[in-house]
Amino acid sequence: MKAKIARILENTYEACVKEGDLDANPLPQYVIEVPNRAEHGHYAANLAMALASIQKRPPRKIADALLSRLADAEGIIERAEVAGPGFLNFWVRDQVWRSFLIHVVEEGEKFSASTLGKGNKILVEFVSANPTGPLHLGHGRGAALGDTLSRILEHCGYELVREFYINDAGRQVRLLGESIYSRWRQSRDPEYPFPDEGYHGQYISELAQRISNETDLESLSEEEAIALCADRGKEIMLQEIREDLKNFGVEFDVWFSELELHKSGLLQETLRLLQSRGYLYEKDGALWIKTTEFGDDKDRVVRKKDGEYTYFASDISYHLHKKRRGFDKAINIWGADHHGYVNRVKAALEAQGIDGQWLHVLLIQLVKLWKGGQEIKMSKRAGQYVTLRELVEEVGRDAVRFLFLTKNHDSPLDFDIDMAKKRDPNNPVYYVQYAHARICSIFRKAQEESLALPSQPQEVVNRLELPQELELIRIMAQYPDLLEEISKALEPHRLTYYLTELASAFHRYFNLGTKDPACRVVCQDPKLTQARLLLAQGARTVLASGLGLLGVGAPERM
RNA sequence: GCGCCUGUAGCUCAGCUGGAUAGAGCGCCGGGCUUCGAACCCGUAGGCCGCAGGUUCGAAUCCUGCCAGGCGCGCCA
Repeated sequence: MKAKIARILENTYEACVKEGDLDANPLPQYVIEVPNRAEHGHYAANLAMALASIQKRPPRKIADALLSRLADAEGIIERAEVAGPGFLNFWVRDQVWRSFLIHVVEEGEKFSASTLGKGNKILVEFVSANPTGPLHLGHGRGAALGDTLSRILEHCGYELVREFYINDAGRQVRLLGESIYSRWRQSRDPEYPFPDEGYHGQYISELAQRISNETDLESLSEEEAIALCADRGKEIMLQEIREDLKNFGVEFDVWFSELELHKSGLLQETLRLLQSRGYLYEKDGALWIKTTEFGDDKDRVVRKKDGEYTYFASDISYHLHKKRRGFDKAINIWGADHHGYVNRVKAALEAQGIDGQWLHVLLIQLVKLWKGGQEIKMSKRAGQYVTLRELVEEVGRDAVRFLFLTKNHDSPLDFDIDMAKKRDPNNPVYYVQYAHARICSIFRKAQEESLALPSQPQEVVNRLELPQELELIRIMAQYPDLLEEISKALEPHRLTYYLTELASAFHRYFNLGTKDPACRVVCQDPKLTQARLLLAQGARTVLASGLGLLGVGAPERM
């Protein structure tokens, strides 16, 4: 709907220029918004204010000029006015809203599909947890964010790939093997040392148990046994990670192995490329990359004195590979503790002639867990933390996914388990789901009375006249615009707020019927009932679509 | 010390990317079910948008400097 208003404004501007009311200049950046206050119209535009400095005239004068030549070819505007410092406020005709509702019902969930991303390929890399331990809450937040963002981008027409980068090459996998092996040895020799930086946690002992059941570790040398523990441990953990994510509603298109990067020779090739561009040099026996030439604080080591490549070297190569795969944009979702990394990866990309803007890194801040009014402290080193699996088992997938998206990713998130488990208004996920279930209940009631959606909606839709009914349609009309804005700003949390608002408008409308039976959806008048069923169906469509994009269920009963 | 993030109602957070009288949920206080689901609705109270400057028609939003909190500053991954 915003696009329609924009077209009117553009045509109006051209008309004003043509008639000599305004000087010929390119259209400036301006905003069309849904005002907070109803008396400011259905839509408001700040075009006249944006033009003021260019045209060197007061904004209200410009607004008056625009208004006098309003180019509303389709005839959708009921009323327009100049207000405040120079806003153009628009009221759209009721008939237009009613037609929009029919459009929603006829198209179903695809009514909000967009061509914004047509022909654009995006890679979203998220979670990317080391296969050395179970997923924790931070991974869960990243999973919810990455998956919902992916779903929204796909909905807006982008060609999208979800990718999980597996850090299976470095020392940490070796350490996993040593930790498992040590626990196995300790089961018969309690004095056997545990590695200094080893992985703690119950799961290590469980892995030791499982692997020693599969294989006769006694028959292997220590070195062979550790290698086997590392290999199997990694495999099993990866399998668990996949399962956890699947249960969380998240599936990846590509599982990209760091080890493959080494094996395929891609890593060496990347370094040769950098070498030929003159960005590598030797110092103190190590190989360095000149990231300082691209804004990094200091140069970074890519190959250590001992000949091993750094994690950073893999990452440079990995991101170059992403670029080569033809993506127009890469989005990475990282924990905030990796923020120091952003500049150096971008610097390395620029060293290879790639614009750093190509890579978008979303940093997610910490998740704190609260229970019984107390923070549950987590320590990865001590192996004490709540896993994603435990949280999902305790509070349910829907609540976890929804609540992880009620805050901007760069703001820390306090997750209150007691609140999340409540099936009451403290919990916004049930508030939204309840609206959906309520609508389903209305349709069950209608069916009992042999009433259904009209076959000729045009003939009854004019019966929607209550302000609350038209308001509900207007909120539905914001949905496609919102999804496009989310796609541009990469801010999926806005969807949860929108759905809460939509649910609220529906509950408000529904409650009219508790005071006045004439306001019920299923009422005495069959035509009016049909019209209201259209409205309910539209609201249900948007709620189901939005919940679907969040990866949250849209229940018919609760 | 340097870098990134955060600071908005008692609490947890939004604030459409610079717009009009700053919003929501919870909590407090008060009201609403005899037929579509009360897991709901309606109302009251509650604000130096961390502080101080600056930019302009206009700032919670942009810039500078402080203050407070979180995270990060390895030839670890």
